[in-house]
Amino acid sequence: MEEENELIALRRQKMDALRARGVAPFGQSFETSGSVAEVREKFSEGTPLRAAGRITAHRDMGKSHFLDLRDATGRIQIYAQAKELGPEATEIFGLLDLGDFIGVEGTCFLTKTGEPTLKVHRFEVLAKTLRPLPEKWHGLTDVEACYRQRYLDLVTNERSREVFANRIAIVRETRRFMESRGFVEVETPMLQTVAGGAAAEPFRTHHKALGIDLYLRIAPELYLKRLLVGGFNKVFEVNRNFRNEGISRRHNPEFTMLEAYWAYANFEKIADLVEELICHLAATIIGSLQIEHHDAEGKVTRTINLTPPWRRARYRDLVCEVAGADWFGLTSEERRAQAHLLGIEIQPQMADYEVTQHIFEKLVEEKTYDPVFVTHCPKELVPLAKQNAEDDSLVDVFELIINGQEIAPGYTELNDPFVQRQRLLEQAGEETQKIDEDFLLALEHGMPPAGGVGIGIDRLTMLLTGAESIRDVILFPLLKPKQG
RNA sequence: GCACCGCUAGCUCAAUUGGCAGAGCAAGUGACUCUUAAUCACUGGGUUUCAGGUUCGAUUCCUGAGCGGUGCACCA
Repeated sequence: MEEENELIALRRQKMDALRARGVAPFGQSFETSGSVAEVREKFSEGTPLRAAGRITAHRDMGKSHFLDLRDATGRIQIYAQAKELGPEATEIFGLLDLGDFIGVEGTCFLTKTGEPTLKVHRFEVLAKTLRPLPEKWHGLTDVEACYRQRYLDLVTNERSREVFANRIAIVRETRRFMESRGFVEVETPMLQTVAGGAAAEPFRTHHKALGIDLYLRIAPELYLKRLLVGGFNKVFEVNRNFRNEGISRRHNPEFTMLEAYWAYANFEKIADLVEELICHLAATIIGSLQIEHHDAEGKVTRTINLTPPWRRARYRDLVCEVAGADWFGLTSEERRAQAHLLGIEIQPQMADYEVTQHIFEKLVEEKTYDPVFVTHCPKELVPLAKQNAEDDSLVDVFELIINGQEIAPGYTELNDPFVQRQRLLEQAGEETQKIDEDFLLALEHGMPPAGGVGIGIDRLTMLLTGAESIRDVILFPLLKPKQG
């Protein structure tokens, strides 16, 4: 990492020159009037204010200089004059570079173009930067560099700052909303002896003192349900799940999930809750229920309409809409032929319900942008939900689809310990060590009927911010380390 | 895991059929007291991701590797 080039060498020399003048290149605390955005809010001509940030532009007019000072909240122009600073400070000023952190004390004034500006009386060097910033106009565009060096992306790209500000707001507003509905936030184990609650491949680790293998959780579900057994009526958790599977535009090995359980409710009440939550987030954070996605040139590529009430449709009806009204009357062979006609590739070993599911994914899910709650799914697809009282081939669940993706599955939760054991056994097959006996024991002590839901916060953020890749909404997505 | 594509200065991008590797920003020097992608003049800056190969000559063609992107596969 000892790369040395002309640019870095020069900055080192400036750092040394600062030291030679008795200026610490990496300074101490600095009292400010607030963040850059707050300084702008407090701006009033003639008022003295103090601001700190990075220098991101320098317009040198000879005896006077205009600089942009920037932090994550915004930008403010500062104005420095040799006459005002005096000869000593002017010399130190000359040792500053783009990217350096400085703190300034100055008086508010408006330039003749009306730009709010701080006229600098005094400044302090807070941190010298040894490496140059990316180009000021295009910013950092190399996607790999944006992910590996997110700080540079954040410093130079307004769009990236906006996406992450929105993500932060989504998580904050989600917590507020859930609490306002009487849900309490809890923390359940990340390290689990049995990785339950989903059918994903877990990450494995080891506890030395106990001498046992542990798993990073793939879902918090079975612990949140234990809390229903313990008498909590409304619980939620917003935290990370870990799945040891492929990485793609829609998958990161660690991702954030809101999971919530509501005693005495069912999937329909949960659907209402989810609809209200997402509309609340869109209205308060994006400012509209019409979510526009744009391409690189800024043209609108898609508008998602979140105006409630959202469509609720049965799985069966949605499949018939795309595959023909008689789909479920067809024989196994006829269905495969029909799928082929529709341009869907079917592997010969697929079961009939998988053929239907494949049709559903390709022709319904991937083409559905406005929200749809898909209800009455076949039980094979969702083994942990309660069966429908009238038709036991169906389960009482919804799959919420927006933006061509599954955003949230919601269930009426299974609380019969016998049926639950049987389902878990079917799912585990030979691998009985995968059965969470402690959870089944809890169920035998009685879990109230309940509704539950999991919402992928990353995908929800993609939907609301128009990001095309999950890596664009995760500050530090997992990448292979660079070698050499 | 498979397929296709990409990798050139700190950053953003050029380089015709294989023929001296260029520009803008950033940097350095100089000019300029209201600029805001400031402007003007001059200057420096390269192991073309890496390792091989073909060739008089490779950023360019071939083989392999690394990392990334997209799609497929995987994924309740």
